[in-house]
Amino acid sequence: MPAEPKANRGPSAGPDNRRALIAAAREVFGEVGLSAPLNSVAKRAGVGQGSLYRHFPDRVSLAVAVFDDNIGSLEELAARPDSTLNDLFDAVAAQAIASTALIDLISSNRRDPGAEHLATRVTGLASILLARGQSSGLIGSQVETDDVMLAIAMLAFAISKADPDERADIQTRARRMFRAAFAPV
Amino acid sequence: MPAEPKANRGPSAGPDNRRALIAAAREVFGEVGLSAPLNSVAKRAGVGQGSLYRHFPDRVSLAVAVFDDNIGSLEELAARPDSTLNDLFDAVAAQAIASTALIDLISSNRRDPGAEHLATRVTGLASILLARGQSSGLIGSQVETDDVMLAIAMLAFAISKADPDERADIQTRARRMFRAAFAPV
DNA sequence: GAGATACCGGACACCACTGTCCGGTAGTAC
DNA sequence: GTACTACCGGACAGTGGTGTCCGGTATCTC
Repeated sequence: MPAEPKANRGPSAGPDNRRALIAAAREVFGEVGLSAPLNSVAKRAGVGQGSLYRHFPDRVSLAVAVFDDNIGSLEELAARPDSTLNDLFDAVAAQAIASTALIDLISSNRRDPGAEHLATRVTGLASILLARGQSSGLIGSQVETDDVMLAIAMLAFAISKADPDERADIQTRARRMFRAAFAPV
Repeated sequence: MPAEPKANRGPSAGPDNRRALIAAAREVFGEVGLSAPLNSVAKRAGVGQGSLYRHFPDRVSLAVAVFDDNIGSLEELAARPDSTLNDLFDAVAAQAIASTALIDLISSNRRDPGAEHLATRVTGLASILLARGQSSGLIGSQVETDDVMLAIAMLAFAISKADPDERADIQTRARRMFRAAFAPV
């Protein structure tokens, strides 16, 4: 029995399919990495390849949709008035541990408008939290936003490339190093 | 004219071919990255695919051969009695700028014995130079070899993923940050 | 000079992924 | 109930890269 003709929900399954694809992509990218076959995303979503490419013409646009709300949760964090730069580092580290794919997306598609936009949003957060830290005297005035972004990028790379069981240790060491580097003079 | 039958140097061209392959691979990996088609390496070396796979059964063994003497030059550096940890950072940065491939090799083949060996050699250097810096009072006693290795890895990642015209700036910032982080308390 | 040997080069078969295309089906209008 | 529309799913052809296999050639031996 060669797989009896699947139910076809006809028109107006659009939004459902889109959501299913994003959810499936989040799982698959998390497990396999950003270069996972898009095939397997469609399969996991229970959706045809056609629908996948109809909603997301290429891998990057799918990935951007997936990670849009990752960045969103960072923005929520920064919106809380008592959050600090250290919190941002920890949140980024947590996301890098959960899925390497966001880092890969941003680092290898710096030319893509969608991915670029995600990175820009993070920069905004960094600059807000940096200003907050400096005005409260926790962060040295010599520190610039680019320093913070470099630190975030370095941390994310290191974690995403490491063996899973080394990640906690890396996070600890990196936290210590950046604290020293960003301390007031 | 379908490319007249190439000259065939017969037996005993072995070492020549091997050297040509390594040189070609260094160029190609430098230009295209570690994932360059092995095909193109053979072509650049003016050698058949057969010979390539005869000398190097897989991509990693070729890359290890290429980068073996990159590490060698780091070892020479460390052997000079007046060299410091900062020199090592700069040398690593220079290599990352010259070719992203060494970083990719070490970071995505941590299981491969050949690649692992390269990484181990670097760790040895870091620990020597760290001890030297600490005994001369330039480096804080709280710093461990793993911290240095993390710093090296982070620097290398950041540089290898960045746009070429951002690399100098990254190097500068990273140097400043690590200097602060490793300073004596 | 002839035969044997060892090694070379590149054609080719294989594989995995991408992205398109079209027959089919649920929903909608009348 | 019927005809129409919009969208779905998956088959399939195209593409790019890997690694093997074998006919061919230079060197060596006698």
